[in-house]
Amino acid sequence: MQKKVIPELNPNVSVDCVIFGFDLDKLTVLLIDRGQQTQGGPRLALPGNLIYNDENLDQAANRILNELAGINNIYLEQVGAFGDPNRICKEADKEWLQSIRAEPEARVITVAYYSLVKMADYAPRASSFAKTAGWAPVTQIFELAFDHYEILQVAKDKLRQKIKIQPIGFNLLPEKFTLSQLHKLYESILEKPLDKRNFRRKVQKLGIVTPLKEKQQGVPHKPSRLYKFNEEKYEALSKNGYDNFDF
Amino acid sequence: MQKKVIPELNPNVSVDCVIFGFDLDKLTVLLIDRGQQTQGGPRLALPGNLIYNDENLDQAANRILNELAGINNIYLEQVGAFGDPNRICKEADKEWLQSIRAEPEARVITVAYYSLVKMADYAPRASSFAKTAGWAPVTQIFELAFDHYEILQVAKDKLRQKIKIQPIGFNLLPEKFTLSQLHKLYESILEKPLDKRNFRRKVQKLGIVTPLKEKQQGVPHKPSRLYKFNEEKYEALSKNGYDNFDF
DNA sequence: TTTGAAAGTGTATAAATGACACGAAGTTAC
DNA sequence: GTAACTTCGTGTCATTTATACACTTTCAAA
Repeated sequence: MQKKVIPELNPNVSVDCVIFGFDLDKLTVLLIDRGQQTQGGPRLALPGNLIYNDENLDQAANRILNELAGINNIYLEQVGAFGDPNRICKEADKEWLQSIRAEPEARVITVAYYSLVKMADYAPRASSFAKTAGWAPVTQIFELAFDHYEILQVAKDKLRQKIKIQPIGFNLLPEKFTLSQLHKLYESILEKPLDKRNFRRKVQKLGIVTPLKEKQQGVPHKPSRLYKFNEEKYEALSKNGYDNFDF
Repeated sequence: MQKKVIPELNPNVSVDCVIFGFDLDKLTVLLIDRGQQTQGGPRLALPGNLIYNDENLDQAANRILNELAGINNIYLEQVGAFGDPNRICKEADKEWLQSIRAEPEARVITVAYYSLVKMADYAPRASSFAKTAGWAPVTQIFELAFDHYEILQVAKDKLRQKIKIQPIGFNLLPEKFTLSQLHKLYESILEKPLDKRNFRRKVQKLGIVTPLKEKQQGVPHKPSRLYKFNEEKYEALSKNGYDNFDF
């Protein structure tokens, strides 16, 4: 006695995505603008929506990113599940749900994901209920819809943990980059200054970057050497992690 | 126009708990036995069940642990959300759900938690739909209900990550313990041998253990000195982590 | 009293970390 | 064209940390 399963939205489970980018100077995150609510309240939100009953969570995240920001098929890592019964408490959020959901009062648990992408590859386009989508520097975000601000903080923590175990940057930087840019990337994720010389030494010893013969052009100061990632070394370290610190 | 919210089970979201213990020799995990199904298939499962709509996820986990194993109010960390549409695929699992759920066919996303407890403090008692509850060595578990085996593996990974950043043992060992027991605990979590002398040196330099004047009794060999945890140092390291490796 | 079994201890080598300052190479403004 | 500005790029030393490794001690049991 099987029920026939018709693909349908699950009213109780959503997915939200924290997509990090890097503008060569600071860490940014992709947000959608849901427009002004009559109640006021935050306009900006993480891209996210309810899942369908026939898709798994990763698939849902990728579908939603596509629908809301035109981003396709990227690798996502889970941040965690957020299920406070009061996570939908702001009036502006309730008003907004009235306009987009069939069951706006339903209890919703959300599963958050994060990812790192090259900003240049994903000029986000508005669509669906996102009036616009765009990149905002993480340091300039102070409130978001629902519990999205909290989710962002947890995602930043996860990223900060990850950076200690795996190399980061391949998915955030253009193909050719300078060590200063990589340095700034690490500083903006870790939110603290790192010694320039020690940073360079470490990166080079790890062997994840290869110097090119080219140099930066059009900068009003000494041009920097360009590097690319050494994919084999980078991959190896991504898989195995920095295996330091085995207790 | 508020709907009145009557506390009710959410048919789409469950919580499962991976409770680790340590029998002074190997890592164990708390499982419930749901009894023989007519279809055969695994009898053992992680303690877990659907959540209520008026409780958050952590509360749900604690409630369920209490109901299924008589464990109260412990600190839990999230493993992640598991939402494959086919995670309920074994015939034995479907049969079991028929017997305990109002909507046995519903799509269920589960949020997994893990925790570390002193086995002696929680002689698990059977109750609710758990015929019995008990501790099983993690190395002797080869299949479980639903996707619980996969959840267990991910929980083990999380624990292995955690141990590199924070001290572990306070919640797993009795008040007085030997360094060999702590050593074995680390080896069973990391699943590899650690050099005895280096381990002892490191633990003692961290300052998380304090030697007692007492020694082990009734062992058929040289008795070991007993230690207790230095709570301040342990707490400090739990909060701040081993701040090594700031890139 | 011998045997077995785990406890407990030290050193030397190699590697990683962290702190620190200045000349070089370009552009821009005058 | 020269001075001023900005970022690039580099090395050393002291300290700490990691790793590899073997033998004596202490107790209970046979």
